[in-house]
Amino acid sequence: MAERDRRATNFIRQIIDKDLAAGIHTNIVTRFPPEPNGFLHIGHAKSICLNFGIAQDYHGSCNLRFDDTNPAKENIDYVNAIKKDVSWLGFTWHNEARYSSDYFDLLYGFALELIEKGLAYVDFSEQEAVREMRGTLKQPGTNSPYRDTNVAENLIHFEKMRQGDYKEGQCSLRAKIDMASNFMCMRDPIIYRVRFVHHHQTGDKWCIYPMYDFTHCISDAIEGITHSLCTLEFQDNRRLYDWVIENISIECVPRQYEFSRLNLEYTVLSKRRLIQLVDENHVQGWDDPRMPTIAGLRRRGYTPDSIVEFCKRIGVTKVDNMVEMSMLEACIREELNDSAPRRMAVLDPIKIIIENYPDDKVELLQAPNHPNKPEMGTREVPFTRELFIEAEDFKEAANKKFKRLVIGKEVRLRNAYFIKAERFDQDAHGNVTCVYCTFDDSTLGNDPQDGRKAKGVIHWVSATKGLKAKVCLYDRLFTVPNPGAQDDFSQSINPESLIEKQAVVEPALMLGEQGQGFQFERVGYFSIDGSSSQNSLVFNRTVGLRDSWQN
RNA sequence: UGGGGUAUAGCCAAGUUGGUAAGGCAACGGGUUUUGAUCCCGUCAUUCGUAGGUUCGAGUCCUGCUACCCCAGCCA
Repeated sequence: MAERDRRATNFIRQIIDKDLAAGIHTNIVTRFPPEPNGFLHIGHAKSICLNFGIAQDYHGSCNLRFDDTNPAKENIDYVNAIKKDVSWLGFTWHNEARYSSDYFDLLYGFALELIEKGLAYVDFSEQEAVREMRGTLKQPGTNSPYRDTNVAENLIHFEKMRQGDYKEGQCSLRAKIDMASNFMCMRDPIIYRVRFVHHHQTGDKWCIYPMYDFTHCISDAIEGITHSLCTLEFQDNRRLYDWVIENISIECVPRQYEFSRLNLEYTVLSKRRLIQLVDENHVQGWDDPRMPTIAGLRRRGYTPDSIVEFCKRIGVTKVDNMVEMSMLEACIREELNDSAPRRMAVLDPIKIIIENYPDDKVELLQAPNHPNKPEMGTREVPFTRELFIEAEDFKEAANKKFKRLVIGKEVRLRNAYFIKAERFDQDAHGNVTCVYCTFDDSTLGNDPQDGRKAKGVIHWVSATKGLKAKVCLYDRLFTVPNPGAQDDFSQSINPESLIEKQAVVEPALMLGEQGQGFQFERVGYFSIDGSSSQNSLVFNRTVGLRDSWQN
């Protein structure tokens, strides 16, 4: 526990520690505020672990709040998917899920307050004009001709906006701040726009919708959020966040702190690009096992714990970062190495015939489910005269670094006997079609008395008792470490990100639930796909075994 | 001289009254092994973007410089 706490430390927790010590707060309240316009991804997991993790460790609470101020892009399916993913990761939000739209009435009231204070005005400038008047990064903007409209008139116009008397784009409500500010977001930001769009929560009640900068800070204040954590690109927006809170009548003063978003090598983590991958059918959906989404990782065979562990390991800072895939992979390997039952599966089968083994005999061998954990028990593996082994596990001849089957040499069949390769058949293309072997019946469960050593250990499946299965081998979705930096990232999609194998697996694999993880010995970790059934088994490779063998 | 941020190993990241560079991932040696896995043992920053300064002593303080990221949606 002590070690966990030390690992979890980061600059935000240190700020919280100080706030607590100074008596600024006695109870910590955070929130996770996704926009329901897409599925959650591993980058969101970082934010989820941060916000919910703080709530847990400080005995505070964390709200789930859908930031649903742009109904044109959002929908209820995403709301449901997000709830499912947060829950699956193992987190529980405080009370019911919230929506920014829950506060539309209050928000409207605060907008009125701003107008009454002379701090907001209805601007009828065209969108293009608004942009021109905003100035540039190095030049100040100019005031809108509508900036000095009196309060009474603004009140009338805003009311008409709400009633639907103005068209989309005809006008907007702007905060009156400073057109010369170095912070672009302070140059009279638009806080309400007209949108005749149906909203998944509020239906057709509204035709004006508040903007993020106006909504988020007030929502935080309403909910009593103490520490509002977001990503680095909102650093400038903090000035507006604070301005709004200072200029409306509200008690709570939440503080915003920014941390750097996660970047993962060989994938993309921006909502826009993930939507593109789905819409353009580069993947089969949001839960495609190649996707860095929570749903995709789940289907790939990642567990909640492994994702949470990953988030702990990467930490929270303000440094721009690019995390290696190996970091994520190490987390799931570590867990599955410990928990996954071992099985045997041959992905690229060639037949071997054990000539001195009886034709009709079937031996049910007991094989441990885990080599280092006898408490996990055993399962039966049928052994027969004809077996399949991995094509790459046989060579006619090889040097001694090749710890597999070679003509005239012996290997151990995992959990079974020593066999010796005698001769083989090949087809017209030179592909090995069958290897003829002999076995030593004294080698089950022990090495030969005469001290002979096997070249190595290979896995196998009975040719007559094994089951056919589809095995999906997933690789990185992109061929370059930072595809997001490319103009057209679809050009660098890895054509071999999915390879389907017609494999043969041991019968024990018939029993298993969807999502369950196994280690196929010497091959990798696999989980049962959602589409799998007893009649047609489908496995997804979660991650390969660590492989230090150099060819 | 727009503003806001960030620089510690290949990657992530500790380092907080200045006291002599944690840990993880990766990599590389060696041992164990009926998985080329796991496990075990060992190696991996004389140096903290850079140039100066203060100090007995600087990753931590001061000054200059450099590099990279973010900001000109009626997106979030």
